[in-house]
Amino acid sequence: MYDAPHSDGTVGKAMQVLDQVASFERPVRFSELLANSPFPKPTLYRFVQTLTNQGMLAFDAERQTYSMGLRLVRLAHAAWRHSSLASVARPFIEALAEEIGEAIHLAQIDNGHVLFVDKYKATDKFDTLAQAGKIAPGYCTGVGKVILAFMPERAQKRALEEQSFVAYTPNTHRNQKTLAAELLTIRDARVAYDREEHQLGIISIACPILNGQEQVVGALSIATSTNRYGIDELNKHWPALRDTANSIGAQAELWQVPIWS
Amino acid sequence: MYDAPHSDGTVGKAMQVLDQVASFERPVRFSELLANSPFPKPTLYRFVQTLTNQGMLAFDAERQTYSMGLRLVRLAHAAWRHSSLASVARPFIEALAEEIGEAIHLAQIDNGHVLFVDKYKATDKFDTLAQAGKIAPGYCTGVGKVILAFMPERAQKRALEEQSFVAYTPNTHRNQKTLAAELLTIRDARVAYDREEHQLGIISIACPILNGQEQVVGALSIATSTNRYGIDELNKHWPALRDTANSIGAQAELWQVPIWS
DNA sequence: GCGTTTTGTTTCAAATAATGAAACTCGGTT
DNA sequence: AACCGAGTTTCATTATTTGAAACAAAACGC
Repeated sequence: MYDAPHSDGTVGKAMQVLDQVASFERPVRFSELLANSPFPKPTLYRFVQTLTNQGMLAFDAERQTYSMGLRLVRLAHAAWRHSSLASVARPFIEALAEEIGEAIHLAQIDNGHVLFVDKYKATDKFDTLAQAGKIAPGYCTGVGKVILAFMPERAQKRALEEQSFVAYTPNTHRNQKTLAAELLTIRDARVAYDREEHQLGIISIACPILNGQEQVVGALSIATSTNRYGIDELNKHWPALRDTANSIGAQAELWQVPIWS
Repeated sequence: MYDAPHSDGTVGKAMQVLDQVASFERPVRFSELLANSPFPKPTLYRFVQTLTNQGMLAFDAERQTYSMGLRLVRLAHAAWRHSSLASVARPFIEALAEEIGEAIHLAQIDNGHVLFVDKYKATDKFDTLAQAGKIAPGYCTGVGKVILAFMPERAQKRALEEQSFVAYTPNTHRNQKTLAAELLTIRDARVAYDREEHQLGIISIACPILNGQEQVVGALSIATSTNRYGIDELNKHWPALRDTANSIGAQAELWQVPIWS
């Protein structure tokens, strides 16, 4: 679930604890953490103490619970501005969304996960931290599949092994084989579709964002509900989506966007 | 600058490095970090390596620079949702902003810094990560001063010592003495004003957000430009601002209840 | 109330991981 | 070909982390 057994010394272990707290998605007691922790009690205890001192976790003394600390918000602000495509992509996304009137998602890859870094809905406008930072599976989303399709072979292989293949809907890929086959098609067509694979009623079309060396730096998608559109109608927006993705890629080149990992 | 309260072992040092990278506000080379680092070369080198492995930093191999990693965005998502006032406050802020038509800021305190956790502008609507996570000085902003004024004495004293008293404008407080005097007034009046103390042309009115035990949990402000309004006009919105702040405080009290396990 | 269990905290010797002076590699420069 | 600076590795020393066990403090049962 919260992976990172990449034994990186004490710091790595502490980060693992951070992930664990995040994975609960709610304030959590020490004993709950302990129950699913690889660490013995005093060790976990000290990690949690240290992280709380550091503002990476927050402790609610009244309820005796830990949650994620505000220092992360401060640090993420910098991450979002300087390592994410979002700041570069915003004007392009805005223009596209106004033209099309559907929700636009911008995603990047973070250690095998698809990380949504921005979202624009013509009605809500940008709705960032509520959406940005969300993670989604790679194997059953438009942005996820298109990023996987364009990943360098070695990274793709590793990422494929990490996919869980939970069957969210009848359309969800259930194993590496069928997914890998689709990825080839996607790479060829330079476009991916999510046909209600993650959530029934939701479909999307996604294009890769590539830099000058044909490396994926992210993906852009238009999502809609099957009530309003089918894949065919969505497909009409493909040229606009592709052009926007290309513009973002070109712009990212000039800026300093770190590549994949 | 990036302060180290009291060495929290290896993890604390690593977090210090994270802060240092963030403080550059741009991709940074190893040697630049080394130049302002308390750590010897190999030690810093390993920290940076570990943090990069962990996705807390991102390394751009081409430019040989480090920036903040995307893992932080993922983690901050959880922080924002579960430890910040923002999720509770959103509906209230939205209503207030629509009524008033000026920018509303929501701030919390993070280890002596004023941390903006949300911002709503009637024209842009929510504009989160671009603004959330920003830090501002406490001594020269409306939200900052009102939070300082309501802090418990001990914490206030420590926070006051940490203020830098940079003179951003002619109106900026230049030392603890004048600031401390104003804080008393603010505490009494339950409202603070920023009279172009941080930026010329920008003024604001701020109210504390208090919980049931009269502890500050944050602050809410209306900001505007001197082109449009003076302090007097801003003051007309005071009742609405105060009521909204109180509602948020009351709601924050009830919240944090783990939602049916 | 009074034992009992659960949960959170501290101790301390042993095990481990972090440390940093020095040495090395690799580009680029003179 | 010697030099320089940035980045990387080595390795003996040192300091930190580790976790079994013991302890404290609530929460529970009766």
